[in-house]
Amino acid sequence: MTKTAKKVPDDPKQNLILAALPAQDYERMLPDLEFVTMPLGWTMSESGDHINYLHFPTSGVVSLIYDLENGSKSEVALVGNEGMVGISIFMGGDSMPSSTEVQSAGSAYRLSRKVMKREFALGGQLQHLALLYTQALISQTAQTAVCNQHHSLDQQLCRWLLMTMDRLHENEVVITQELIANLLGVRRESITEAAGKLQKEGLITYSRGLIKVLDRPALEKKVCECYEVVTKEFKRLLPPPKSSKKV
Amino acid sequence: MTKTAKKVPDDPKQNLILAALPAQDYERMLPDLEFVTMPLGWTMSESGDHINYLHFPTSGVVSLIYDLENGSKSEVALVGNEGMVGISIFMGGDSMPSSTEVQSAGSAYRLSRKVMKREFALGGQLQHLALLYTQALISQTAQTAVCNQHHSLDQQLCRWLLMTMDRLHENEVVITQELIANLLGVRRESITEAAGKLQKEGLITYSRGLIKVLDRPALEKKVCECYEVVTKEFKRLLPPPKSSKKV
DNA sequence: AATGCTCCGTGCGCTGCCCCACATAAGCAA
DNA sequence: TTGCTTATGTGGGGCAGCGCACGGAGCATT
Repeated sequence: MTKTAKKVPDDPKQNLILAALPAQDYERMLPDLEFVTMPLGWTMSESGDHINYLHFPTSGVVSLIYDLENGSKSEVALVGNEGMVGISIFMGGDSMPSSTEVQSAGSAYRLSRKVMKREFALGGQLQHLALLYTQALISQTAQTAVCNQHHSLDQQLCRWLLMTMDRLHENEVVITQELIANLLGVRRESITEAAGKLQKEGLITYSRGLIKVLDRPALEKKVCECYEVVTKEFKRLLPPPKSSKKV
Repeated sequence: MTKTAKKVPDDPKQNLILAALPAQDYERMLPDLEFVTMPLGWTMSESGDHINYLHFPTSGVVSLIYDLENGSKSEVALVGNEGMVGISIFMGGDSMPSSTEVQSAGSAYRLSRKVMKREFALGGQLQHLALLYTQALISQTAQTAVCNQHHSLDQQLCRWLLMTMDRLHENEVVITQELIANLLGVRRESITEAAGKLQKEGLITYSRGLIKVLDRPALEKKVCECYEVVTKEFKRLLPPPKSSKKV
């Protein structure tokens, strides 16, 4: 399902939640879906912000981040075209203590709070998919919590790379070691060291903010179980569409 | 102080979610609410188990735990009478990768999956409260993830004690250092050391599996921000009933 | 009062990541 | 070319928590 990069507005159905909707629901929502681009580095929302839109990414990667008073922070989940950003809209809280940052540029379709609440209240497939996705997101967050505590930075980096590549549908990502360090909640030098090992082993190359994965199977061997647990849970809850997937 | 298992059922409204329901909804659900005791150490569900009941605790504390292949594990959230156990029932996944253990004995009312789905589908206040609680649970999990990574074990222990006391509504808890170590994902000796400090400072005493909090305000000074962030988020999303609670 | 079990205390070397300080390198602009 | 900026490499000292080993203290049963 690797698509070439595009500058024209994406098909809404590149978002897997939208793609999984029954035709009737989809058609009804279509006029309310507004296309937006998500530039690199955009802070979509900060801790406590009142959210006005639910975003369905069609491309790119968004990070859910928790900030601490001492300035350190950690990414607790990644969202790509498999999910949505702004779940507090239908969960009812309207805001969350997390912030949301575009970590890899892309685009999305957004739905206003009003419309989303209306659609959610219908109790149809959208509600069902939204809740399933939310459950998967909880699993991702919890697994991240355990991984942060028990697995080496080397393995965490592998996990992050694989999860990011899965959502970008590419084998490279534009990001500096400094930024990865922020997301994983460690020092930049630690990432330098961990990434250096991977490069030495020939699994990746990187230079000035561009990381390429050369040997994905080897990465999958090196990564901790957390990657597979989360991946499987997403597939269980939100099975990918029939369109011949070669995962 | 071990509570003996009750033969006389608690008032269902000791659970704050049930207490917050409109009279009409509550009355309708009442015949379907089944009282159960939750003995210390009961594994209510293990990773991947198909869940058949949603539990509304009226007392006691339940831990949501993620296990790793290497045998280590971490608690990602605590549930007391403010919440519920088994959210995957209404979220739609029917199971989760986490296990659920009774960490402090108590009791609960349970609702079968069938009934809960029926009630949830009505789209009323129960649905609303369930989703708000779930959002709060997400915040608790995510904050735990960050805390695990960035705060000292001393502070994490304070957080755990305070969160547990809040849910027990007491100032003591029956648990060995060994078990706390498991929940926080560290060695038993590390807990011995951290708890020893707190005891030396006169904040707690402990002996053979009974921990008493002597100076709660001092604990609240020592704890990291994570405690307050989560507490505030719970109060924002699910404000406690009128009976004045201390900040 | 002796045994046995659970729970807690302590010491020691080890490692992964931290903090701090600089040293190179790759791109860009003039 | 020079110079500026951003990105990456390296090295030294420090510390929290790990793994291991064992010592000792409370409590129940006999």
